[in-house]
Amino acid sequence: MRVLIVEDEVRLAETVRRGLSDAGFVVEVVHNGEDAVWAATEQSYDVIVLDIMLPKLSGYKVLEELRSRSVWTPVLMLTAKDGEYDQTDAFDLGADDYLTKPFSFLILVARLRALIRRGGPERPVVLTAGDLILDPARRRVERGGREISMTPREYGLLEFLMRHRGDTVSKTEILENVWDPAFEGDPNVVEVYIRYLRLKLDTPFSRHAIETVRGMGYRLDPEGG
Amino acid sequence: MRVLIVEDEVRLAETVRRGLSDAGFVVEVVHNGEDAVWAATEQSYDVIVLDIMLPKLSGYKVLEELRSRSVWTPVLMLTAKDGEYDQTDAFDLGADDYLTKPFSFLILVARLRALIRRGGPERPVVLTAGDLILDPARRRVERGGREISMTPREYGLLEFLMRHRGDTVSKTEILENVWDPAFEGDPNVVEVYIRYLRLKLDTPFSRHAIETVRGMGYRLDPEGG
DNA sequence: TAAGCCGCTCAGCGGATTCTCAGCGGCGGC
DNA sequence: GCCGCCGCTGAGAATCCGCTGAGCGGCTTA
Repeated sequence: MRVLIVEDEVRLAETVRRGLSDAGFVVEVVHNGEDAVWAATEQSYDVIVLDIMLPKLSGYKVLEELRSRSVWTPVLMLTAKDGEYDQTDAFDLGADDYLTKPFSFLILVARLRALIRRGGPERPVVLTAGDLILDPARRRVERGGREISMTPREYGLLEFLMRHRGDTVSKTEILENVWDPAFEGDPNVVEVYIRYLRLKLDTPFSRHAIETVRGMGYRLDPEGG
Repeated sequence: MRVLIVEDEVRLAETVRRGLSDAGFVVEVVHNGEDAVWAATEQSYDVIVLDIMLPKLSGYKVLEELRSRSVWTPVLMLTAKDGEYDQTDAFDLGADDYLTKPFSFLILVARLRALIRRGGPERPVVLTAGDLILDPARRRVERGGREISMTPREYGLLEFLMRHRGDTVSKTEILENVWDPAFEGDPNVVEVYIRYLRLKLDTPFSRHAIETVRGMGYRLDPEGG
């Protein structure tokens, strides 16, 4: 159980460090935001205790930076009751739990255990091709920051293409995987749906992500066109 | 001061019930794990006394289930000295305190009082989506500062959506998690209950928190609509 | 016992989605 | 440059899907 403590008050940090050690955690302490980002990125922790008031980089910035770097370790934030940021903020910022100072040490341990038990927010599996982003969990597609709505069939086709981005896939393969293995109808459907995708994904952005490979099938440009 | 006793030995349960009643607690007794989960989820208690050896569902499973359902009522666990689980485990499993059988009744009362005293801050995590707030511990929902009353089913559905806010969840997933894993009926119930939620949460506030993802399911806007 | 709430079912409506079809047009081979 | 294949396109028909209002039965409360 590895814990990273980010706390600038040296005495508090030391108290917590000793307590958590006794509770069986392996503890690392850093005293400012920059070190926190560095440590959390380079090392792997089960949970991070993050003070919100920090020199150099506020806890809130640290969290933002970590998430943007795809570090999904659960974070418990320490907030001051009367501080600039309150509890609501802590959650909005993506903290997984928070405690208001002063806090009971037993509670800290309990919360940390709870966080570790339930694990971090799952690492999002997102498919990308240039600025084209598909998030299977949310079933959302966006390009250039703009969300694009998809019908189920369109979405299925796009997901398939993105999972094979860079490869040329034949209409038959597409029909078998996106439609039905036993699909009987006209392969022209695929052409029709490719067109729908192009109208939504390429035309409005003057791009050309979906290429036609004559006689072969289609190919999604990994760079997004 | 409401206490839930989970204890399968009827005589012991009855003794404890009477004793705690005399000490001024309002006491409810169940005799197996399944009833315990149900009671603790449906009702609100200040503390739960949980025997670890139980028919149907062990105390350890009960605790796990409760925490996973966001019931954060403090739990005092009763362990047998020579049992399969010992004291160390009790804490690791998330119990807030434990007593080894046989125990002194006075000590039980003292510990319960202590647990209830520090009970408040133990409760973590309120789920939010914009100005929509759901407090699992109290089974309360409010929007824009106004409390919104919910039937159990409505509440269950909303909690599920909020735990997955941002994600698209299918009607099947919903049925399995909010209704019953073995639910057989018409998925249309979900549509109906989505409607109820919208009538309570969205319509009166001219918002649009619950989105329909055609062909897929529903999505709760993390921003609240 | 009556009234009310709750969970659930049902059937009809209307919009969204899927798929077919037929004509067009461009690319590539000769 | 011409021909034929292949893919593109626009329109329209059929189907699917979610929404809604009504209603029923069971359980609780007065």
